[in-house]
Amino acid sequence: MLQKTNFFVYPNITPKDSLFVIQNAVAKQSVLLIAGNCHVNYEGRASSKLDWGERLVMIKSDRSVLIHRSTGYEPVNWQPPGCIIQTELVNGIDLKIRAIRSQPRETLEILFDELSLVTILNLVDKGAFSLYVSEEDIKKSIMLRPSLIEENFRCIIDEKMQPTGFIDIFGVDEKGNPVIVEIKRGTVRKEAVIQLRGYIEPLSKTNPRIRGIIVAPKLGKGIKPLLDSMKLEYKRINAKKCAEILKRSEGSKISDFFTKPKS
Amino acid sequence: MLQKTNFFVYPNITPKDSLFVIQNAVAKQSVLLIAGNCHVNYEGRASSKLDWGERLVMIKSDRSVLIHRSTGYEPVNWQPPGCIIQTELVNGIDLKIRAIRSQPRETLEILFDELSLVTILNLVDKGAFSLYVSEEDIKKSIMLRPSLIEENFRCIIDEKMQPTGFIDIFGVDEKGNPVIVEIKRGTVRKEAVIQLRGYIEPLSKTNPRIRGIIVAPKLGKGIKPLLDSMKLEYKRINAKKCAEILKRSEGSKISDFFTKPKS
DNA sequence: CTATGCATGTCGATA
DNA sequence: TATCGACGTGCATAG
Repeated sequence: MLQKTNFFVYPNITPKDSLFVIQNAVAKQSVLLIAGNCHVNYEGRASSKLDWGERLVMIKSDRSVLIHRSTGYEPVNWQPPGCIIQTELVNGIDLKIRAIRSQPRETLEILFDELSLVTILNLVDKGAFSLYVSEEDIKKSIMLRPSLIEENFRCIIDEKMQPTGFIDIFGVDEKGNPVIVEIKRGTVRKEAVIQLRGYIEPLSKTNPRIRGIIVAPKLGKGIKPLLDSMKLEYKRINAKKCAEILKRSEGSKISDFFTKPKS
Repeated sequence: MLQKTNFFVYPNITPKDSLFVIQNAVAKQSVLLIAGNCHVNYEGRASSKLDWGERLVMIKSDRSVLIHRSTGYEPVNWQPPGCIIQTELVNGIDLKIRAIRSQPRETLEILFDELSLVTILNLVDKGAFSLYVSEEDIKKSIMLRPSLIEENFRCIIDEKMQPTGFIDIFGVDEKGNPVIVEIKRGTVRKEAVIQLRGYIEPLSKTNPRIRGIIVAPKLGKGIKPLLDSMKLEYKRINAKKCAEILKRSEGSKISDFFTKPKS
C-alpha cells in the first residue's frame, strides 16, 4: 500500500482485504477506482449481462458508479449518483459490489474474481465550470438586442406566455408583422423546421402575414430548400457576439449559469 | 514506478517525465488514468472553461477522453473516440494534453500543473455485453400487446399448439392476412431468415398472402437485402419496452442472472 | 412527483 | 459522409 497526501494505491489487493478499503472510501466520499476481472449484471428499466473481462469500475463521491471497458466514451454499465453501495465477499474469494437505485428501482451487481488495482483518490476541486453559449443565452441576447434578428425587430414577450418547448421568442417586425422566432443552439435540423412549421401553421390561417424565423449558428445541409418550401426564414447568429452582449449587459452573470463548487 | 503484468503506476511523476509515459501508453492503446490539478478548455460545438482543480482524466484505448470531477455521472469535459492526442511540456513545468476531433472540429486542452498519479492499465476484455430480454419475454410482451408488431395485429395462439422450435407466434394483420412471427433475442443472422423462409415457403403455396416477420432487437449487417429478396419483414423490438410491459402486467421474473456467481 | 425539452448529447444504421 | 432514430439516454425545469 502506497500512501500519499491525496491518493492511496492498493496493487493486487485480495477481494477480502478490499472490503474494508472500499467501504471506507465510500464512507469518506473519495473517488474509488477498481480495476480487475469482473462480471456484471444489471436489472432495471432493461436488463443486461456483461461476461467476464477486465474493466475499470469508478465509484465517485456522490456514489455514482461507472463501469468502463477499454474502449468507448460511454460506460458499459452504470448507476447514477445517490445509489446505495453494498459490498460482500462471495465464497470467501470473490468481491461483489451491488449498487442500487431506488427510483426507478435498478440494481447493478459487479462480481470481481480478481482485483489488479484499487485506487482511492481525494480530489479537491472547487473550480467553476462555465459553458459559454446556451440556447437560453441566445434568447437573452436577442431580448437585449433585438436587432440581432433584424433591423427594427421588437420582442413582445410575456414570460408567462412562454412555456418551455413552445415558442422561444415572439415579436413584431418593422412592418408590424408578427414573428415567431425559434432558437437552436446547434445546427438546424429538419425537426426544428417541422417544429416551427407546427407553430406557424395554425396561426397563419388567421393571419397569413405571420413570419417564422429560425435562429442558430449553423444551418444543416439540405435544410435551406426545406425552409424555402415552408416559407420560413433563417438568421445566423454568432456565439461570440452573444457572449459579448451578455457580458456587456451584466458582466457578473456571464459565468453564473454553471458554477458548481465541489470539494 | 511499480510494474505489474497489466498495470503500471507512477505516483507523483513530474509533468516532464510523464510525456514519454503518456505518449507510449496512447501508442500502445492502453487505458491511461491521470489524476492531478488541471485546467480545461473546450472549443467546438460550444465552448467551455473549467478552472483549476483536481480531476481524473481517462484516455482509453480508442483515444476517447473523459475528464471526471469527484461527482457526477457524466464527465465534465470529454472527447469521443478517435480523436488525436497531443502532449506538450509548457514552460518546462506544466503538462498540456490536447485532444482534437476533426469532424466536427473540436479541441480539448487540459493543462496540468501537478500530477498526483498516472496509471496505465492494459485491460483484457473479450466478454460479450448483451442488453436483453429473453425470447420468451419478447413473446409474452407481444401476446400482451400485439401492437408491438404493428397496429391492429392480433395473435392467434393456443399455447399448447406451439412446440418449441416451430413457429413462435402466429397471428393475423388488419387486412386478415396470416402472419408468422419469428422472434430472435439477439441480432438477426442469415440462418434466422432461412428458417423463417422455411416456414413460409410451403404455406405460401396455399395462401400467397401469408406474411413473415422477424422480430428482434437488432438486424445483422447485410440482412435487410436478404429479407427483401425473400419478401420477409423485420420489426425491431425494444428490450426496455418489453420489460415495461411485462413488469406492468405482473411481476414475472425477467431473468435470474445472478444465481451463478462464477463459471 | 411526473412531464417536457435540451445536450459539446452518443451511438448505430442507412442512403 | 450526412441523416435519422433510439437510448437503462442524463439533466434541469416547470407544473
